[in-house]
Amino acid sequence: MRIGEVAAEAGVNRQTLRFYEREGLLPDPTRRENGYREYPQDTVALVRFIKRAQDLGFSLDEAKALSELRPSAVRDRPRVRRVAEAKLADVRQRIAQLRAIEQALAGLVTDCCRDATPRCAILDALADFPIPSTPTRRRL
Amino acid sequence: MRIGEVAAEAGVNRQTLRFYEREGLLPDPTRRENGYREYPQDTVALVRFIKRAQDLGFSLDEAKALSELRPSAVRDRPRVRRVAEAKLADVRQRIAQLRAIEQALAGLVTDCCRDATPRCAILDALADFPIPSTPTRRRL
DNA sequence: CTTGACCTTGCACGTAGGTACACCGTTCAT
DNA sequence: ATGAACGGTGTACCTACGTGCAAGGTCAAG
Repeated sequence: MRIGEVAAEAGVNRQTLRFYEREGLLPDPTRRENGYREYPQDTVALVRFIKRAQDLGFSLDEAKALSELRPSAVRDRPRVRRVAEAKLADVRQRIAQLRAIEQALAGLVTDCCRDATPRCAILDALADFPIPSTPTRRRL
Repeated sequence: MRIGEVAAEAGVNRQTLRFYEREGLLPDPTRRENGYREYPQDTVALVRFIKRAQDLGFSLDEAKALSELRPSAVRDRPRVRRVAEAKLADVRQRIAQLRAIEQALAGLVTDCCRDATPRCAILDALADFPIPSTPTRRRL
């Protein structure tokens, strides 16, 4: 596939694909004789994956780390296991936090017409913030 | 509380608080006679909330919309309901997507030491991307 | 054989979300 | 009464993630 087709099917623009290539998120594609990039079909799925991961709050670097867990990209199985475990813990924590928000929002939707809501369900949903001695924050 | 205390307790720097103030995420605090900002205690919780929301992939604008669902901020109950419903759908979709990733990662962790993984569990986890006729993407 | 839709590279620019710096005033402990 | 630690404003700068634009090459249709 040429770059325009991949871009159209993945819903991004062509510049973005070249940008991802420079950043190492996409493998350097083979070139036709005229210099045009020639992409394998599964590039579309990879690009969509990256976009999804971003929507879920992963940075491009994290999306890259995730995408490198693909079997085709695997070289070092212990490393894959470590990365996967770390990401798994991360993902589970996100799910838990989103669930807290979900509960709060669901509560708001069902009883937003009744008064007497003394505390803030939305703030409460995320109130269990562990105060970091060294403030570590993702995506600094 | 003065700005430094709030910043320390919320784990952000002072500039960030002033930035949030300019952006309308934090209400303009009252001032002491010397011009120093005087924050109410719950500012800390609000700032932590914003940071959490960001970690979960919400933009500052979205975090603001969420934080405005606080009872203390409520003026227009039908609007709150609409916003809460929209966010709720959004949050549920995110949870579903994260669960797909969770499954894929959990699978990787348990059988990463066995070979014969013909397909990519990670890519498969997000393969059900609905191809948008008009490519709409959050946080464009 | 030209026109338009593709493709190439390189570089400049834009937005979100901060972060640092300069320069100044205030407060407080020694 | 002086220096550190804090506060104020304004402006410039930074990173992540693209987006646009110029200047040019390729190719298929008319």
